[in-house]
Amino acid sequence: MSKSQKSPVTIKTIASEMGLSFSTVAKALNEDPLIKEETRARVQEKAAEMGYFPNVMARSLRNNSTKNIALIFNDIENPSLAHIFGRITKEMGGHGYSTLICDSQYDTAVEAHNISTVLSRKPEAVIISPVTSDPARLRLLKNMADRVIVLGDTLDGFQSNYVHVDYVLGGYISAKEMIENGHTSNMVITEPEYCPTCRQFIQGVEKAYREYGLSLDREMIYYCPPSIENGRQYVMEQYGKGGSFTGVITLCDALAYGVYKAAAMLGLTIPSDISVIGFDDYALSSFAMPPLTTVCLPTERIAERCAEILNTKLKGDSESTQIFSIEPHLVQRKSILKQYKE
Amino acid sequence: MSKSQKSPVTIKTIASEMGLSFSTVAKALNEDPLIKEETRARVQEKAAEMGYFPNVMARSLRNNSTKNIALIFNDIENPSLAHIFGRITKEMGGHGYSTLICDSQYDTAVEAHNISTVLSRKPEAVIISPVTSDPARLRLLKNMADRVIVLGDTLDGFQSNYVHVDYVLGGYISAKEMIENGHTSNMVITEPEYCPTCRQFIQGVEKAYREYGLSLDREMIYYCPPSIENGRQYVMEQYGKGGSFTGVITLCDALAYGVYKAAAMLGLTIPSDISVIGFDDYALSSFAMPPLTTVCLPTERIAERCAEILNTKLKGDSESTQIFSIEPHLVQRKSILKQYKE
DNA sequence: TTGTACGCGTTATCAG
DNA sequence: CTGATAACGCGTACAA
Repeated sequence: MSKSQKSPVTIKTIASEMGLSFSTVAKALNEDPLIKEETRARVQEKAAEMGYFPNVMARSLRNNSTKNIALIFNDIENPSLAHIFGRITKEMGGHGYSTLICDSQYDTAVEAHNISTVLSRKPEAVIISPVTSDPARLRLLKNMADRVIVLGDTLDGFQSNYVHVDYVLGGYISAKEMIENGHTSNMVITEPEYCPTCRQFIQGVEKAYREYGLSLDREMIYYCPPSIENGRQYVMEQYGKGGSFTGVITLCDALAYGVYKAAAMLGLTIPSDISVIGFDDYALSSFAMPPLTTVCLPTERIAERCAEILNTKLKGDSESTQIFSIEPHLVQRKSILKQYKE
Repeated sequence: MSKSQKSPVTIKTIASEMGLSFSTVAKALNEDPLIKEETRARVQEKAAEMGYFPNVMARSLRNNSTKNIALIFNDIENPSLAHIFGRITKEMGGHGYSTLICDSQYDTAVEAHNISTVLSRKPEAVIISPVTSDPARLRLLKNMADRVIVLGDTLDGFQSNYVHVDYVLGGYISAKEMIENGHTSNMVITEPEYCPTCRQFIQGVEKAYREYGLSLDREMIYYCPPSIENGRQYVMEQYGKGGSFTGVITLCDALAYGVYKAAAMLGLTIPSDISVIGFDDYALSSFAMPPLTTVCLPTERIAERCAEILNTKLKGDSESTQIFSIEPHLVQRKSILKQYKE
């Protein structure tokens, strides 16, 4: 759709401007010791003056190394993911890598599109937090599976590097905390149903319920892309229907804040009227009113593991794949009311 | 440092595999009507099967259009910036553009490095929130200034597109709110001094002080990259020195939360012991304890303006530059104590 | 309908 | 020390 590039300054431009052959210029710019000191200096000066920058596309084409790493995240505005990719860009930027970012917006079609876009860019590694649970949808990544890092759940049938987060445990912890505080009738608000992490989470919740001889009412589970607005909406909807619940279990702090918002609009108080538990533990969640009880996703460790895998991969060392597992943990604060047994 | 690319499937690979010439394959893949329907179908099928993806590098080289847009932000974990670039990636992703991200970490050296990296990628547009106030440091971008969007303050001597945010007004609003509530002795915590936005902000604060016949104590101004930790540290430091202040004016909600944290650690209460005003208005700031009074940076409008400029630019329409100005506004909540006049 | 030749900006190899 | 040339993968005139 566009041409632009007013002044594509290339080694050839410089060469003709200086009456040299372009290959001399190339060598001068690459500090080739064969080039006379004085020539080199002159060329470099001229290049700087003309605003020359090597064309990485051409270079990549030539030596088949793009220095690109791609991230495909399902919501880059999520502070936890933002923190992870922030860490990664900083780390990789230092090593001369550029970071390509895509946001799948919890939409499998967008995700598919992102995968294609990214693959056309021939990245040397891809980090993806997949929206889909279907490994077939990642088949396009199979050619480079050993340089892919999957965040979240492990996908059977897709052999790759994983930084696996135990969402079953996460769901279990959440539900258990609610139940132990006396909340046996809870709403659950999670990600879209097709997300791998969602399934795991629900599984964990059900496990906790079973242990206490309770059963999870399917009607009380809501699936949606995590956002404050979605959390607010579902709580108000359920409340409007006269649904009886004392607790809300969420798969994201953003959803938990939606509960806060709904409570404010309904004139209710947290936790005395509604208890809520989040997931992720945003940096700001300890400052909330009341401080949000949540399950902490250890983003620091996730980022470290990613960096670790990237470093071994990009050195070209191994063809094998690595799997790390990470456990979330409970952070007790003040958003759950302790109810006494009846 | 790496080669990789186990199976670089190219049109040639496909061609030889099928006993066709590579240009036939190329045309088939590009839906060229000259190619027999059946051949095209066969080729496309084979390509999909082999996991072929066009090499965008090569294509860019050929037709001089990279479909890249680059963002250079000083802190991508800042939720406000995250929101802006989220909006932009989504918008541009739909139009076939990829987004390259860099984080300058409030460091001018890193920023310079980022600019070089990005320019080597020949992006069709660059959006930058500059760390430096010195237009000379952006000279490398001059060759494509008409396709650069600068966020924040306008820089004299660098003609480009601007989405200018009136930080003078922001600083003025902040200080005025503090003063009008009876706080005449305040700490100020801002970005590093060399940041353009910082200077503007301080200027605004001073303007408000002057209007009320007060003068701003330079010793009470702290410069640092905005983070919760930095905010906490400076407040505790100042408090430890026995500094007398009742309010803290900050240039970022993150810094304000640092004040919250310091207060908690010192056993003080906000706002009765310390009043504080933020800047940015994170989505979560209304949920804080107490809800954070802050100056709202209208990220939605900023993102829209950026998109608007990008759209006209990338259509190749104009060579001219556009300037938009955006005004922040006060959001009164509960983190400032109303003091009665003595 | 299919194949050939050339150029995009680099780097690398080989001659001068 | 410097210059010429091939190749990377793709697109497109032009020839077959």
